[in-house]
Amino acid sequence: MSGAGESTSTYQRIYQVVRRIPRGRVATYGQIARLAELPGRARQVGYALHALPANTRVPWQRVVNGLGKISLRSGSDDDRLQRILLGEEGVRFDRAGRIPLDRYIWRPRVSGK
DNA sequence: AAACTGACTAATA
DNA sequence: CTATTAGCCAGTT
Repeated sequence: MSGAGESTSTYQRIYQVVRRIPRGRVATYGQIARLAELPGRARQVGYALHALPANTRVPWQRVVNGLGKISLRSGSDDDRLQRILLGEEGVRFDRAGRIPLDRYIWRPRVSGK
């Protein structure tokens, strides 16, 4: 089986990281990219999530952009779904429709400082 | 194969 | 605060 040695695509690595986001927390695309050892490729993270099937177990809803906003097209079904799923996890949006990252951002081990 | 597109982000102005 | 520019790179056209 050597041939396609690259079966482990970038996507798989991204999904692996997203799966680690705990319930009630959110992470940004750039953060995921960094944790997946793909610094600067936040865009690919969004691309990977976009390719996920509807029945995936990957908690894609916990990934938002650096402003704490949903990156999906406003008013789209996916946008609404993401808000609902996050709301069920206890994540609240502020008046501007953003998630206060200072409060909900996921901090994987080793919080620096 | 070249041009487009897009679930991003940081830096400028 | 908004707008523009540039870097990124895989999937589509």
